Amino acid sequence: MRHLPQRRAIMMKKDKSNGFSKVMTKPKAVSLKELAASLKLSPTTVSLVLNAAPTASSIPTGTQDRIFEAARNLKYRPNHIARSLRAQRTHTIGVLIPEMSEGYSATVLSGVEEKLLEEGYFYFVVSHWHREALIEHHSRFFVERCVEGILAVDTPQHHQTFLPVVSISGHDETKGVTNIVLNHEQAGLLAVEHLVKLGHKKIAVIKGQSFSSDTEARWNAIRTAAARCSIPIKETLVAQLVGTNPTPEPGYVAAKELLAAKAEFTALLAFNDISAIGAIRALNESGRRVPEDVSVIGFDDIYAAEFHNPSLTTIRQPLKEMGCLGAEYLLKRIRENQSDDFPADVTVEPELVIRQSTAAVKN
Amino acid sequence: MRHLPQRRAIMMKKDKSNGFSKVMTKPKAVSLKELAASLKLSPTTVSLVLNAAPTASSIPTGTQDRIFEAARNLKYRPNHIARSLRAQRTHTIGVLIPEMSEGYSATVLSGVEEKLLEEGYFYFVVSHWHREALIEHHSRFFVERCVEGILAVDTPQHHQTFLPVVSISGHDETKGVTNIVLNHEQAGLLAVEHLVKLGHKKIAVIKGQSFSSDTEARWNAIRTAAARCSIPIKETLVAQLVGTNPTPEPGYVAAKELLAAKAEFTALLAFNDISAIGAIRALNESGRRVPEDVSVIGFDDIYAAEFHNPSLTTIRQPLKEMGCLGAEYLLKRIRENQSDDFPADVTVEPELVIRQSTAAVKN
DNA sequence: ACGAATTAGTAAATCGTTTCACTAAATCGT
DNA sequence: ACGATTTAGTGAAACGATTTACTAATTCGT
Repeated sequence: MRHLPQRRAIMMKKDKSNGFSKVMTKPKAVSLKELAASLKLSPTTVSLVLNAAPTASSIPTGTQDRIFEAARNLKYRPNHIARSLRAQRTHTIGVLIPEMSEGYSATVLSGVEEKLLEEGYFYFVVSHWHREALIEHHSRFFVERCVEGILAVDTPQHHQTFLPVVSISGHDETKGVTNIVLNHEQAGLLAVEHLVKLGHKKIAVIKGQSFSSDTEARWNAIRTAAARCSIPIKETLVAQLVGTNPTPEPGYVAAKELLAAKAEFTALLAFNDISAIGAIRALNESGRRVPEDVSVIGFDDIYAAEFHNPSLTTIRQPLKEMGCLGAEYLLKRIRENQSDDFPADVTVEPELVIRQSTAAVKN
Repeated sequence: MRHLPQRRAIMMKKDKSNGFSKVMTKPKAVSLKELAASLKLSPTTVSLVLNAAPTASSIPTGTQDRIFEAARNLKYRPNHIARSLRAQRTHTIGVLIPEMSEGYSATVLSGVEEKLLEEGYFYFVVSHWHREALIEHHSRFFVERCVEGILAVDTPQHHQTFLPVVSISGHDETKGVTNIVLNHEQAGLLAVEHLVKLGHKKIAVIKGQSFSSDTEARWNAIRTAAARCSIPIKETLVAQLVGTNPTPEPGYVAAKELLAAKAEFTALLAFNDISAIGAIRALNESGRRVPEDVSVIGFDDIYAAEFHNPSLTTIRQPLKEMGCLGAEYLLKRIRENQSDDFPADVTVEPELVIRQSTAAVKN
C-alpha cells in the first residue's frame, strides 16, 4: 500500500510535467523589446533593420546580421496587431456574401483569396442572407475591425461608408464604387442565339429572385436579345425564383409553375445553373426529357454544371476571375485612394459552354 | 533644380484638394479621446461607462446618459485593433481548409460562421491545397495575426503551435487537439448494410485520396462492415481517388479503372458524393444504368446529392453541425485554456439517406 | 587641423484602448 | 463632529510596434 501512492505520485508528476509541456508552457511570442534586449540594442535599431528601413543603411552589416540571426533564433514575428495600430493599416479586407453556397460564392471567394494572399492581405467573410439589417450590421463591424476596404459579392444597395468598396455582380450605383460585372447583353445574346440556332421559338424564362442583383440585368438582356431575334418572350412563359433557399428547389418550383400554366415551350432559360438543375428535375417529373423534349440552358457554369446529368449547357461567368479582379481593384483603390479616376465598371465576358442539356428542336 | 521641388509641391496640393473633396472627407472615425474631450470627461470615465465596468457604478446616471448619447451622436465605435492590443484578445480565429469550392468546405464553414458570429468572433480562412508547406506558412501567419485558436477542416497532421486547435475530420493525433469526427464505423455499417439488404454481393469501393484525412477511417469502416456481413471486399474491386482536383473528375477516373479491370460488381461505394457523381458518369458512359445495373452510394450529402440525376443515396455527415461543433469546442478551449480535460474526440452520427441511386440487385 | 558629413545608434512620442492606483469632495453612522 | 465610506471621477502605465528627432563618435575634405 505504501508503494502504491508513491508510484501514483510519481506517475502524477510525470503526467503533470507531461501535460504541462503539452498544454503549453505558453511560449509567449517574443516581442521586439525582448529581442532588442537580448541583443543589447534598442528596439528602434532592431525595428529599422528588420524592416529594411532606409535609415538602417548606416547600421553595419555585422550588426544587421546579428539582428537577423537573433530574430531567427528567437523566432521573432512582429505582432501584427501592434503594427496595425501604429501604422493604421490592417492589411485586412471584409467580404460580404449572401451565403456560403457551394457554387457561386465559394468560387468567387477562391479567386479573392488567391489574389489577397498574394498581396499579403487577409479577409473576413460574412453572410448576410439577403437581409438588409445584416448587411448594415456587418459593415459596421468591418469598420470597427479596421478593414481597409469592403468587397461586396452579389450584394445590392450597399450602405454608404467611407471605405473603398468594390462590388462583384452588385450593380451598385453609388458613386465611387467599382463594379465587376458580366457583359450581360452579350450573355443574353449568346444564350438566346444558341437556342434560336437550334430552332427554338417558344422559349420560357426563369427570372432570378427579386433581391438578386443580377436579376434585372439578365432579364433585360434576355428580353432584348429575344426581341432582336424576333422571338419575343411571352408573358405566360416567364416565372420567377422565390425565396432564399440556395438549393435547386426554387428552380424546381418555378418550372412547375411554368408547366402548370400549360403554355407550350421547347426551351427554358434558367436564371442560373442551380435553378436549371431544379427545373430539369421538374421537367423530368412531368414526363419531359431534357434535351429531347425541352432544352435547358443555365448561367454561371458552376462545378456541378459539367457533371450533372444531363450536363448543362450554360453561359459561363468567369467567377474565380471576377473574384480576382474584385480583389485587385479593391487593393488598387486602397493603395491609391487619393486619386479619383477609378472605373465605375469593369466588365468581364461570358462564354457559351455547350453541353448536353440543349438540342435541336423536334419538328 | 531648385524650382522642381516647389512646382511639385504646388501640383501636389492641387491634386490633394481635388482628391480630398471627392474621396469624401474621410470622416475619420472618432476616438475615445475625442469623445471624452467633447464631454469634458476623461477617457477613463467614458471607457468605464461604455463598457459597463463594475467601477462605473459610482458614475451617476445623468453622466452615464450623457456619455451614451454623445457616443451615439458621434457614432463612436471602439477601435478593435487598439482594444485587441491592450486586452491581448483579438476575437478572431483562423480556419484552415483544403480549398474553397466544393460542397464540403463551404457547408462546414457556414456552420463555423454561424457559431462564431453568434459569439462575436470573426475568422480568417485560408486554403492550403493539401500542401504541407502552405499549412505551415499559414499557421505562422495566424500566430502573427494573433488569432486565438485554429480550426483545421479536413486537414491532417497539423504542425504544433501553442494555440488551441480543433480539427474537423482531421484525425489529428496530436495531444491536446480536439477532433470532431463522424462515427465512421456506424457510417460504414449503414452503407454496407443498405447494399446488402438490397441483395448486393459484389461491391466495389472507391477509396479517398491518400492525403484526405477521412480516407483511412472510412476504408477501415467499410472493410470491417463488409467482413461482418460476410461480403469481403475483393482487392480487384477497389480503386482510389488520385489528384487534388476538387471536381467529380477523380471519381470518374477511378470508376473507369474499375470498369477496365473487368471484375463484375453490382454496387459501388464511393468515397464521397462528388466522386459518386463522377463515377455515375463513367458508368453511364460504359452503358450501365444507375441504379438498374449498378447501385451507387455516396458520402456526405452535399447539396448536389439531392438534385443530381439520379438523386444520390448517401451517408449523410452533418457538415454544418460539425462546423458549429468545431467552433463551439474551439471557443470553449479558448475560454478555459487553463483546464486540461477537453475531449480528444467529439463524435457525430451519420445518417443513411436513401434516394434513387441504389436499388435491389437484379436476379 | 577644423568644420562638415557620415556612422551607429538611442529616447520618446504615437496609434486607441483598458485598467490600476489614486484623489477630492460629499455623505453617513454614531 | 469626526472618521469611514461612498461618490465621482482622474492620471498614467500598459499593449507592441513604428518613426521622428535627436546625440555622440568617427571619418573626410581641404
